[in-house]
Parts: sequence; C-alpha cells; structure tokens
Amino acid sequence: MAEVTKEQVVEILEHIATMLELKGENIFKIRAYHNAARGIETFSGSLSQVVGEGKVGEIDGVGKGIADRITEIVLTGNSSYYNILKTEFPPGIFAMFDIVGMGPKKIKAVWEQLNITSVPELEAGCRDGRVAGLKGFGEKTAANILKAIDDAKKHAGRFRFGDVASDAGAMLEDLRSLPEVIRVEACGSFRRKRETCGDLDFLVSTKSPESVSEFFVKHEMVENVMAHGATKSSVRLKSGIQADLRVVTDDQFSFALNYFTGSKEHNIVMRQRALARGWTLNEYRLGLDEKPRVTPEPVPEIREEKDLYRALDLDYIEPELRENFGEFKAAEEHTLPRLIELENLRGCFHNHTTASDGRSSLREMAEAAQEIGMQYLGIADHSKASFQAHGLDEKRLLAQLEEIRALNAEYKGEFRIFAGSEVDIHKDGTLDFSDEIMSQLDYVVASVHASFQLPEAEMTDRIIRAMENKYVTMLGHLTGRLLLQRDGYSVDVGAIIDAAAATGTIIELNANPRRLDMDWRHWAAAKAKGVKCAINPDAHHTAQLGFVSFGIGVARKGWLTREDVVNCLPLGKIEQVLSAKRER
DNA sequence: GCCGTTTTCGGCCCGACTGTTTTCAGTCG
Repeated sequence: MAEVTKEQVVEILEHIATMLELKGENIFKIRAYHNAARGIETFSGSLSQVVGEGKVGEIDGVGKGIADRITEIVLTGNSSYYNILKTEFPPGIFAMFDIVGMGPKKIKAVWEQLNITSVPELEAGCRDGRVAGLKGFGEKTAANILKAIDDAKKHAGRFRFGDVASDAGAMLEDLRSLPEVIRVEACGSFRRKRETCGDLDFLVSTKSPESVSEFFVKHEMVENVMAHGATKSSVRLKSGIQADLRVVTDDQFSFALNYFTGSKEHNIVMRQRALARGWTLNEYRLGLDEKPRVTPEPVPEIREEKDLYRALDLDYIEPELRENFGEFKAAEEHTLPRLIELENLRGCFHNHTTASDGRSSLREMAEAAQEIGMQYLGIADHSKASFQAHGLDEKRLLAQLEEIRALNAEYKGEFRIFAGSEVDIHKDGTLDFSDEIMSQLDYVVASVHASFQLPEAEMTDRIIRAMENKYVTMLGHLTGRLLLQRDGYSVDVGAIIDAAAATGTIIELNANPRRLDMDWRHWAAAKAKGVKCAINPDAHHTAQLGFVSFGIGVARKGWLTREDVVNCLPLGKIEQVLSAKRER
C-alpha cells in the first residue's frame, strides 16, 4: 500500500469538517477539525513516524480523538468515521460550497426541504421559484445564487500573482492619487506574495469614506459591483478577479492593514497574544479586554504596523512571512532573517534566446539585462532533446558559445554573459549533452521536460542521478508545475534537497509567474541544509527578465536572505560559485 | 474536539454586508 501523504490526511480532515457543518454540529468541534488539518499541514516531521511512536497527539491542534482518526488513516489508508459520515450525504452536495453565498445552513435548507443535491439542481430550483419560496430565502437570494453560479462557471478558481499584479498596481496608484486618501495599501494574499490570489484587497485611510468608495466602485477596471457599503465594497474587475475595498480612519489604518494582510492563521495568533496581555485586537484597535484574564498593562500607542508587533513583544514580521510557519517563535527570539530584496540581485542564469524558443536575440537579452542594472546574464537555451523548443545540438551550442565570447570581448569586463545550457534530464537520469560538451560551458541548468508520468521513486532517482553529475550547476524548475494549469510531477522534494546538499547542486527558484518552482514552502528546509538558491526568470523575451521580482517575493516567503541566493554575488565572485562543484 | 501563566471545565477571533426580517441569521473574510 502506498504511504498516505499529509495532503491526503488534511483533505479527509477538512472534508469531515465540511460534513459536520452540514449536520449542524457544534461549531467548535468543526473548528477543531479545521485546526487539526492546519496542524498537519505545518507539521514538518514524518506522519508515519509519529504514528509509529504514538505521538500524533503532540501535533498542534490534534488531541486524543483526532489523533485516533489520523492513526487509522495512516495505518489503513482509510477512516471508518469518515466513510460512515459520507454515506449520509449525496455526493453532489459538496460542490454547492463553491457557490458564493451558499454556506452550510443554506445548503442544508435546500437539500432537506427541496431535495436539491447538486449545483445544476440548485440552478433549476432558483429558476422555477422553489428556492425563493423557502423560509429565510427570497427573490433576491435566488437571483444572487443564479448570478453566483454563473460567476463560478466563468471565473472558476484563482488567479496567478503575476496575472493580477498590474491590476493591483494600477488600482493602488489611482487610489493614491486621490487627494482625500491618506494611506493606501494592497493587503491579503497579494501583500503576502502568495503564488495565486483568490481576490485583491485594498485598504485606504481617509476622512471621506463615501467619496473613496464611490471612486472605487466606479473605476474603469470594474465590471460589476457586488457590494457597496460605507466602509466595505466588493467588485468584480474586468480581468475576472474580485476586488474588495476597505475604508478606515487613519488611526485605524495599522490595525486594519495587519488584519486584512492575514494570513488568517497569523491573525489568530496575534489576537491570542493580545488577549494574553489583557488586550483585545481587531481590525480597528488594540484596546483593553472587557474581561481580561491578566492584569493588563496600559495599551501602547500604535502608529504603524511595527508598533503593533512591538506591543506584542515581537520583532516586526514582514508580510511574506505571515503564514504561521514559525515566524512568531523567530520574532520572539530575534532570529527573523533579513529578507532578500530585488536590489540585491546582480544577475540571473536561466534565460532563452531566439536560438531555441526565445523571442529576443542574444544581444537584445544582454542589453536588456544591462538596462535593468544586472552585471551579468546567463544564457541557457534548450538542449537537443527539447526539439519542440528548437533545442540546440552540440554544433549550434558551440557556435553560440563563440558568439557569447565575441560579445563579452565587446563588453570589456563591464558586463558578462555566462554561457550555459538548459540540458534535458533524460528518462533514466542521463543528460542530453556529454561531459565533454558541458565542460566547455560556464554552467549547466538541468531540467525535466518529458516523461512526467514516472512514479515518484523513479522520478526522484532520475533527478538525483542528474544532480550527481559534476557539470550540473543547478536544477531547473524542480516539479515542472504550471500554476492553475498542471500539477507538478510526483517527486520527493525532501530527497532532492538532501541530494542537492550532498552534491553541491544549486536549486533554481524559477521566477516565471506560471511556475514559481521550487515552492516557497520548501526553501526553509533547503536553506537549513545549506542548499543555495538561484532566482531565475526563465525569460523568453527581454521584458520577461523582470520576472525576477516575482522570484524575490517567493524567496522572501521562503525566509531567504541575500546570502542564500547566489545571484546576489557580484561579477568577480559569482564565477567561483559556478565552478565550485566541478572542482570538488 | 481541543486546550490550560488564575482552568481538567468552560471557553473557543470578530466585524461588515445582505436579505429577509421587525431584531437577526447567514455568509464572508
């Protein structure tokens, strides 16, 4: 039997919580299952090991009852409680949770009173008037549900950070230009630089809330208005993403900024820390708790977010780290890293030209890199196995090498192009070029571009074998995922990180907004093992060199500093990093 | 169902908006 993954356990726990909601169970019992799922998600150890040692209950949020359920899942791959629970519900009912406005109570109502058990049936029930006739429902509710079903069909799912960044930037700029606006920020997952966003959250402080809200809902980017109140408005932008605006007074701004930046898990800890000091924290203020558990100190004055963290005895936690992934412990112990910034980058390594599937020439790419202040640019066109991308064979590669040398002579040491290749990793872990060829290059990025369907163990061995080659300087896009399009192939990321540490192979942080691979959740582990990162745009056009900014966001979420990222090194120092593995 | 710096019982984060209500329930974030 295949080993049960954490993701599978989390999914079952979440699904149990959903079913308990439908049953109308005690909400704290429901929350307990959600909390346990969070605990498993952030637990860094091996589930089978803690099950073996009988220590599941030591995981945060997991007590006696849920520990038994998890143990059964890990040992048998199944949960009898879950199976019995499932028999109580028609399978199609769960899809109704994806309809905005439909929660457990409403789903329960249409199911029990109208025998509606799926989204299509719900749609029919709204059209023929049965839904509007239910107690607590009405004409407007039915119309809203229909609209929400329509929206769900049109705008299923989430949006890549890179696809909404320009919308967010434009809206921020326009809000900032209003004379009545005092402070403005984008909050939520966007401010935390998550790889995908479900919506955009804007926060404004002003003395004229009505005029700012009015401006927002009438903005040219807005497709339709979903809610429009004095302090909160929601719209759908033409690009399809939902955008929310919150309007507060300026003395509320820091609290609202913190609250709406999240994450939800981070906020819960912030509130708990306030309560532990006899205070209460919400999106408007830090005040005295009405029923304090301890004798409270006077509430300090808060002007900025930094003040709020200080009041709760914490170093300032950057938005990217607010995922309850250990940031509170580090902030208490003053061990938060000084996160990398875009200005720290001196160059990048994974870039294509017209020689393979890029759209800009070698010279154009080199000039664009200089224009954005880079000291060097690595070229890594595809190798011959990637024939769909016009991969270079040995002859064309060596010709490109000559071209690069000629350009470098022109630049007279002011700027340098590093000659590399994005070499395909074959199905068996061998490489698409011989050592003899690779030894003539400055560096090599090794990537998987085919045979995605290998079983996890085989895929892992394949990649490790490639990393064991001393000419493989760095590993390209580790999982091959395409965000919101294609899951990555199955691979044991922990084993790859170990192999990278053992072989001295750099792992790429592919900054292409469709990839953002390796995922931010793994970088802290890689860093702890001494693995270095290269932030690479995977640019196929001069304009795409700017993708490095998305990579910086992910690197920051992964707790990385400039010391962890090799392309922060200047010309003169980076060369020895590129050749270090060959000289081991 | 989980949890513990006045606890092994009695709490568990909290406010805005909408629609259907006439004082509030449901949903969302």
